[in-house]
Amino acid sequence: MIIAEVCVNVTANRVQQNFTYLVPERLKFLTAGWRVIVPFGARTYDGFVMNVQEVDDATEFEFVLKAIEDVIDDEPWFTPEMMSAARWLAEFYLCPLSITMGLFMPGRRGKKISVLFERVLKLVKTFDEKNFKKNSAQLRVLKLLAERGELCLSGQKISSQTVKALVEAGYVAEERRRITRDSYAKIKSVSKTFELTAEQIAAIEAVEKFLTARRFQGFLLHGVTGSGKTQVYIELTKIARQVGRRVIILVPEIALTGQIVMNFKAHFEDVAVIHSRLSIEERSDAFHRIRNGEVGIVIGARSALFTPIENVGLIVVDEEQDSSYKQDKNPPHYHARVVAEEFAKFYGAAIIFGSATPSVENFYRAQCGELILLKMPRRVLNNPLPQVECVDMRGELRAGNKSVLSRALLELLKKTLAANQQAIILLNRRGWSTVVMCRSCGEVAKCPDCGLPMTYHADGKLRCHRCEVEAEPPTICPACGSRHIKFLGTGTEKLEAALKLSLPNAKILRMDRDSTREKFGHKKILDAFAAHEADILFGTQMVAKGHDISGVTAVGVLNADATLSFSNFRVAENCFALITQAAGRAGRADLPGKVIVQAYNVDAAAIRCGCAQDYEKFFANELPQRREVFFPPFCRLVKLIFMHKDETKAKDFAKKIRAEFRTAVAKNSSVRQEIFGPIPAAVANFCGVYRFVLLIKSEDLSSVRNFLRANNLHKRDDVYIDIDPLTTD
DNA sequence: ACTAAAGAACTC
DNA sequence: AGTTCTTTAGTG
Repeated sequence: MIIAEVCVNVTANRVQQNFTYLVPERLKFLTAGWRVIVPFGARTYDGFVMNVQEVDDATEFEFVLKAIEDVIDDEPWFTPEMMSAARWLAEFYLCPLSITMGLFMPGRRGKKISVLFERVLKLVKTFDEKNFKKNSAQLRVLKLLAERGELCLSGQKISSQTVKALVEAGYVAEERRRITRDSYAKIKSVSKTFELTAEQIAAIEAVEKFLTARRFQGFLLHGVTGSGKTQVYIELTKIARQVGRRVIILVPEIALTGQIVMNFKAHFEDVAVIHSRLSIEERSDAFHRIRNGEVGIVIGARSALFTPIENVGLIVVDEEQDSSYKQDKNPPHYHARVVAEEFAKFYGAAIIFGSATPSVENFYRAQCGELILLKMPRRVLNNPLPQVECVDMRGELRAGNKSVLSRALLELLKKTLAANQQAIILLNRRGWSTVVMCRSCGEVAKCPDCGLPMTYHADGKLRCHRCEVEAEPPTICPACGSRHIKFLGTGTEKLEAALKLSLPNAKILRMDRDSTREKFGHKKILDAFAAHEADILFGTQMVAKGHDISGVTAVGVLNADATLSFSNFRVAENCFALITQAAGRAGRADLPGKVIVQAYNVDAAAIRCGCAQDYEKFFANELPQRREVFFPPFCRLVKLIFMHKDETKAKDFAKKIRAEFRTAVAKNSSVRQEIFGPIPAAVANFCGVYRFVLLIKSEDLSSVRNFLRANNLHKRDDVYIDIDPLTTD
């Protein structure tokens, strides 16, 4: 008899093993990779066949085998590569295989997704016009066919009788052809070809060797803003395609796919776009094209890693420092940077991490020789880097300027508008006021669910930016009854009002999460700005990312040091990166750029180095500090959050695990391993559930993983495991 | 002594 | 996850 190992698609941490099913006679064609329907307990689920084998009829099992009920698709869904990748992910991130297998499907549930067809007519026999004098409709179709070779029926106003008659008379053949839904199909290509710089050529040659040798190697492409990194990706993609291999291009955010797709479509036809905001149907069609080998280049956000692509020769991780590569919301909490590298090893592919402001982790690895460092310190066409000035906002206050705009920035904006050039202003907080506070007792309006201070919006509502909870702003303080409620801090909406007041004639465009809600909202705003329909584009960090608009000569960064007050070991790195990325939007074409950075703490290293746009100086300053406090890149982090309605239960269990770790792991280890906590999580109480954090720092991730597994922490629903977390609370 | 609620075990 | 069996807490 034939039996199958099936990974049942129940998303529960406790179910971490596969189940054995009988393969009925009518499904004996089943192989590993098929999606099936199986009975499981009292219900039926979708499941994934991981293995099929023939066993002796007399083989006995400890349980009564049930039979697989049906198949979902008409071919195996998972390739062997997808299955081994899913196995690796489940092992690395300690989560059920069903969840990592789910990454490789267009939707969470395994189900058949509708397929669209079109009816296409082809001319198969020559015709004589004289024979169709009475049948003008038929003649019209034949003439169209003679002209175009083939004809798609939809929208052509051709009756089915006409078609039927022509087919029966043997003039025309009809076929069904699958249509691909692709909202990026209409994107126009833009080709900006410059002569390659010496540095670009050097970078391309360095990677090319490994592409042709089909050997794994990691590269860090450290190129300043405007140094032409995309062109390097394109040239290397050409080489990879020439040697018959496929390419994956990752960008950190969905909104950045459009820009890079435009660039690539100028050189390549066989591009597919994958990200989570595509409809399931569209993603399914992209999967189909990739599976069929119609696609040589997959571009997209982190989920673009999880397609049926084969024979990959090059993976690009653009803006590799970006924290959006980390999946934070639902498990597996993977980091696309880590996963991409593992996949590259598997394929014997080259992987390029590209950035103007590399992650400290990867720059350190480049210093150690683990990654090959490729430097592009100059902009294309010898364009100069923008000139950056830092303004101390304490000085502005002393001089009596209470506006959010410093005098220097206002001056720069006026000059820019007078010269009919464009400006970008970055303020990384959306909404109107960032804090609503009682002036009598200091009470701050906080989210009832998670405790984060709520933001006041121009529509008169308080909103929590973490969980989207809405509330009415208080008129009297709920704590002390005072009427002195103040709206403090500046968000993009208040900035909008300030700009309208100071520059009444300027045409301005706001870009933040609120103004980009609709599909392609991003693109609409950027397109309008690129067409110079507005003078000033202002908003949250999305204004600083990835676009290339030649009319921009001025950039302002407001509250540049706002994030530095957070207690996160990465704040300096993120602050430096944001300033540098924002500054890099200025002066990308032939006009020179000017940048004003506004801050209170102007002496912070991240601000000084950011204004100097000096990455290596920043890195040289940051690295010893990381070594001192034993943080990445000197260790790996694992964050555990213990959740329970009972505060002491959560805390006590965490303490027990801490003690266990210290006796079982830290003491017997030859490398440095430490555990801290329990401390209340950043969201200390979410909807009535208390949350405590244990933080593990280790030079040996696999021993930590073994420890977690030995204690069955991965099978619990009240423990959240995060390998390589972004934050430590 | 009885019932409701929380926990644990199980699913091929 | 959803279901069922087992243990514990709560009640008068």
